[in-house]
Amino acid sequence: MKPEAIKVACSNCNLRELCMPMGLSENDLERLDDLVTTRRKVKRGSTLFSNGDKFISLYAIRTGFFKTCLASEDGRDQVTGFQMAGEIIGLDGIVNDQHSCDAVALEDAEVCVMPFDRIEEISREVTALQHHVHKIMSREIVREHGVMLLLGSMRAEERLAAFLLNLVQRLHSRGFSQTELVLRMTREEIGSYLGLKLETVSRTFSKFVDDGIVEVKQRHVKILDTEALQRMVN
Amino acid sequence: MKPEAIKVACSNCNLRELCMPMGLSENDLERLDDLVTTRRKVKRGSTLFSNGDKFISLYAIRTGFFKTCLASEDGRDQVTGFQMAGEIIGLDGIVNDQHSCDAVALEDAEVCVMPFDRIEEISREVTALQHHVHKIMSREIVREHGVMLLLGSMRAEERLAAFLLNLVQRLHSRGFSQTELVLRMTREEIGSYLGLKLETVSRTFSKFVDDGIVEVKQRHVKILDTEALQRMVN
DNA sequence: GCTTGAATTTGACTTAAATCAAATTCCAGG
DNA sequence: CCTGGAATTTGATTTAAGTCAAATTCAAGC
Repeated sequence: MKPEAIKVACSNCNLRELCMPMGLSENDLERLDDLVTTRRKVKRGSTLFSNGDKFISLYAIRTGFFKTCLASEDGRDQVTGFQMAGEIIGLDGIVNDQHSCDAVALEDAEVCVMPFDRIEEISREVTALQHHVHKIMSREIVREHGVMLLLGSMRAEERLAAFLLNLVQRLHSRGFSQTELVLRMTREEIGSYLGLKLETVSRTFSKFVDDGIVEVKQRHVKILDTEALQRMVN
Repeated sequence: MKPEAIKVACSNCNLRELCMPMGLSENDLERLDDLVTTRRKVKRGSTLFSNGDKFISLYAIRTGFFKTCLASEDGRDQVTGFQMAGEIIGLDGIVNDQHSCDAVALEDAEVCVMPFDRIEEISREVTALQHHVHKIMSREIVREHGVMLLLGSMRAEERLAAFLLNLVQRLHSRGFSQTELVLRMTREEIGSYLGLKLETVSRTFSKFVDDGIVEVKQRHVKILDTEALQRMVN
């Protein structure tokens, strides 16, 4: 079978245990297969959607890595999240029928385009999908609660520790190492997410290295002492 | 008609323009009337739900004022939001079938209890409700983005200005003054929400008073110069 | 393989907010 | 009406992170 003959379908996607089809029965899965109308490739550095764009679809990340960020008028910039394969992006657009942040690919990426009216339509018939969509949105709300705790009450070291642990945990559940990771974002982007300046992020990395907690070579990070990071966070 | 004879129904609730029934047709509204099974009174200082509680229902606030807060194990505490009449509370519980924060009444309150399985059931039939639920969740996500921007990149004065503007704006859309408000929460709770210590909140209030931007008598705040606050935020 | 601009690190210094402390004001309940 | 504990304000001092600056490393494109 030629590669392009493979049907764009959730039912034979290797991310189905993480992504939209999670928890759906074989039967329901078939109903889902006409949810994804198209795939879209996004080059590193370009945006999947921007603040103000009309909201039409949610996107499931197949490959690649994104950041979402809010740009306030006075040039302030806040990274609101980093998203990887299997995660759903675009939920911010539902309220006002337009996106309220930018989604930028930090490496070449491919997403599944899921028109939202189609999601709502299928949700009405497939209870499991309906519930799953609710869970995805609730999960995002809870994630953001965690970020608020981090930004509101943690010190620089605690923030970076929490950030690293969160990243490896998510990577690990995608089959990657529990201790090694490659950062897809700059120190400045990490800083923006964590409410720190890039110099502070850099210094904090250096401190972790001095303390023997991590090894850092550029964007390659090896965690030597996971427990030390966990103690810091909690 | 005796007061207790008034049917507990969205269709004759004076909050219907803000709350769950928003945007529903007369016809759909009837379907909504068996959504609210009961009302529940919550005394000032007591909790509507706590971290770890089984998630069963969303709650629509009829009267009163709530805070939601996250308590991390080491005693750190983060207020994640303040909620008033017409707002929906409990969305955090959907992902894991249990609540992940505490909802505490800051004044005597009454809420409409809406079993979530019932919401999902009616959503499948009433498209407008389905869409509205999605909007409510998306709105919460977008609100939290704003809080992240605030916590991540604003200075104390900007945070307090944004906080005050947000409160009066929400109060105004409920028919209250655009310039006067009564704070339902302590300086410490404001501080927790804004990522500041209570002394900083107090000092910042004092500075606003010195600058002639607001009048503050205890928890009574009168905004004298809304534009000054807006300039600060943006 | 060079080159050049971007990203990162590190140092010196400043600053906004935290911390510690004390005084004052305010209610809620007797 | 009085009283005691909580909430708030204000002052003095400390500190974590920001700012500014310079050196170094890296990686993408020629």
